[in-house]
This record gives sequence, C-alpha cells and structure tokens, in this order.
Amino acid sequence: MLVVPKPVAARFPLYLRQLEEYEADGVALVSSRELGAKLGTSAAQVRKDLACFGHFGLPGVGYPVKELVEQLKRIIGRDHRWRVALVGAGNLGRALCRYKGFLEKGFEILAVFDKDRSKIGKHIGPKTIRPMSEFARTVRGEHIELGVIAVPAREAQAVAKQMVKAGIRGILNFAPVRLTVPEGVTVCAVDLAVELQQLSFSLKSGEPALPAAN
Amino acid sequence: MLVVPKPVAARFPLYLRQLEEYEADGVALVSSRELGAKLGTSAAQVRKDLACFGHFGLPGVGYPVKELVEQLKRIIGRDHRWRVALVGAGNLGRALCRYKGFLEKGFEILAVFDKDRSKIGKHIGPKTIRPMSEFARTVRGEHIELGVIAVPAREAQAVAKQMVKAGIRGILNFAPVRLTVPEGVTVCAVDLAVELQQLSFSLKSGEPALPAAN
DNA sequence: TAGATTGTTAATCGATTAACAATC
DNA sequence: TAGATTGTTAATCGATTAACAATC
Repeated sequence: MLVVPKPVAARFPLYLRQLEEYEADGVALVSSRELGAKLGTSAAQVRKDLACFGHFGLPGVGYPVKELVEQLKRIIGRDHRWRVALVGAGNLGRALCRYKGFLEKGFEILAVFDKDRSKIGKHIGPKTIRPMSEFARTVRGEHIELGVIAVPAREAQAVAKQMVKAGIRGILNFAPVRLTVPEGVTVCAVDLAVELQQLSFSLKSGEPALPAAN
Repeated sequence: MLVVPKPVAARFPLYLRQLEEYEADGVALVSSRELGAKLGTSAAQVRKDLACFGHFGLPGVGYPVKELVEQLKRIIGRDHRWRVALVGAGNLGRALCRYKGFLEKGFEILAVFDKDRSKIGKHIGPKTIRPMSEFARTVRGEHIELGVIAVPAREAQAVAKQMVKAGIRGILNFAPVRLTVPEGVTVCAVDLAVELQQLSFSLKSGEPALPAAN
C-alpha cells in the first residue's frame, strides 16, 4: 500500500482546494513555485508531496491543473459522494447541518440524531431530527459511512461507541474530549476552544504562528 | 524569549484540557505516564513538553494537578479573559456566537458584524448584529483583541484586512481560503470540509489516522 | 532505605530543504 | 537549441524516543 507521510496527507486537501480555485479561474498550468507561494510552502515541498502518488508534472512546463485536480480528488476520495450522519442537534450541530460547504465538497449529511426527546421530530431545513434508537438501523439502511459528533463532551464517547457499532469507520469529533476507538476507525478532532487557545498562546508568547495557518 | 517548538505549543491546550478534567475529578497528582496514556502520547513526550516552561514535576511523585493547571493557564493565556469580535452572521457565525465552550475557556464574543443590511440590527441571543462600518470603532472602544471570521471565502481576505487595520493581532478563520496577513498577526484556520477530506483520505488509503486525533 | 518518577542527555527517526540530472 | 521546471537524491534540520542519573 502506498504510504504517505502524515503531514503530506494533511496538506492534500489544501492543494486540492487551491487547484480547484485555479481551475475555476481557467488556469491550465501551474508550477510548483506558484502553488507553493499560494500555500505558504516551498516549491520543493510541493513537488515532493505531489510525487507521492505519481508523475503528474511536466518538466519544463508545470502541472496541468485539470488533470491534477482529478487525480487529487481520486486520491483523497472526492470522486465519490460520502454519506454522513450527524449526532447532536444543538447550535453547532444545526449549523453544521446547514453548512453548504460540506455538500459542495461531496459530503452529504443524510440524517441527524439527538437523544433529547423534545428535539426529536423537529426539522433542520428539510431534515427531521431522529431519536438515537434509530441510529444503527438508519446507518445500515442509508449506507452511511461517516459520522459527525456535535454533542456535549460527557456524551461523546458513548456516541462514538454507537457509531462504531453501527459500522461507521470515520468520525469527525467536535466534542472537547479525546475519543477512544478500536483499530481501523479514524477520528478527526476539531475543538474550537483549543484553536482559540493556540491563538492566545501564540499572541502571549510572541511566536510567529502556530500549526496550520492553512 | 522562551522558544517552544510548534508541535509542543499545539499540544499545550490539550494538556490543559485533560488536567482540568483531573482537577474537576479531584485528582491531586498525575504521572507523565498516566497523562500520556490519556492523550495518546508517551510519558517521555509529556515530560519533555512540560519541561519547556519550568520544573513543575516532583521526581518520584508526579505532577501536582492544580499547580500545573494554574501554570499552563498562565502560559497559554487563559489567565485573562480574551475579548473577541465575530464577523459573519450566517449559520456558522450564529452557532459560534451561541457556543458556550468559548466563554467557559475565557473567550468572550463581545460583538458580531455582518455586511448584509438585512441582518443588521437582528439579534443572536443578547447580541445585536452590527454593520461593518462600525467595526474599527467597536474594536477600539471595546478593546477587542481577537477576531473570528465566518464569512464566505471570497469575502474573508477583505475582512482580515479590516481586522488587522483595526488592531486585531489574532484571527481564527473558518473561511476556506488561506489568508495573507502582515508579520505580527497570527491566523489559525479551521476548514470544516478540509477536516472531512482528511477523514475520507484516511479511510480510502487505509492509513491508521491523520493529524491530531486530539 | 527502596521504589518511583522526574528532567535531561544522547540516539533515533522522520520531515524539510537544497541541489541537480533528466526532461520537456 | 536554450530556458524552464520537474522528480529524486543527498544534506540538513527538527522532533520523538530511549535511557539514566538525579531526586523525592
């Protein structure tokens, strides 16, 4: 199996995002130098990263934008629409549910769940909030592959467990806790308060920047 | 100036989060081994990281939780309440505005702005949406230090520019674009669709996990 | 004292950068 | 052909891990 270093893999979606912008602007070719400049990285790194999965550049010419976009989409998994379930219909969950950026990038939230009985049956746009008792059945019936957790910290681990049990293998976690999941299940975590704390540390310490300034 | 490696700085808020949980549970002492296990890292790394800013551990005993929480708060900048302005009162902006996790961690959103005239004057909880024309004045008048950008991609750079001009030195950016800012300004970026793409890549490639599983 | 765990040094590992031959 | 830019190798840099003396 093709092995891609973690930091490289984390940059792939950013390359794709930039390349899609070039494509939309009608740019046909881009050099590693230009792409690197746009992303705040070096030409050498761009070439090294892109070389992980083939020879798409043309020496003396650059990278054909359209073809590279296509290849990157395939590599990243954007060649297929992912089916997503969201658990937690609080403020954040409802906003995520309505967020158009997900569908644009091929992630469709097909079902929303909450354990609060007063929320069940209510609507978020066209979607109806369902009870957790229907979770496993819905995941299987709707062929859902990814889960988003937007519940309070204390409930997140239990929700993750239910997701795994229902067959979900990828989880995006917004709850401020570290989740424990079995091997073979991938968790991406976004803790909004942690991001702000990285900012505040960076300002206090006077360090230039921190992790991904994207 | 004390220099902290970037990956270490990115872990500080996670240490603090875990230590606050220990504190809430009434745990007085914790070893690097225990803390590492909780965070999915090694005891050696915990010791090395914490040693960046002093000698808080007691050899043969462990780390005093309460004292370490206090120190970490000071280091990270959680000893002071940060004053935040949010621009963009769409779905995401409204959810962020209502998100209680920010205030709990010492980040207070004092003002919300939007350029859409139909939104101005409306309320998000107790906050009134203000026009961008008042931005600079409000930032100065309210002593705002941090900005959150929750506007569409095409408007984000212009908003960042206004923030910098108004004196803001730390920006949390939710728009899916890379922002260009002058030296001395820190940007943290959260692109929700990028996170999902890292998940989908990880699933497709069969790689164990990706960036921070927190 | 004996047992445990820290802080730190040295060794390993991995990622980034620089350089350049190969290629268009 | 001359100029440009890739893909790749080697050199550098930085982060993680392992080991252990110092300390409680």
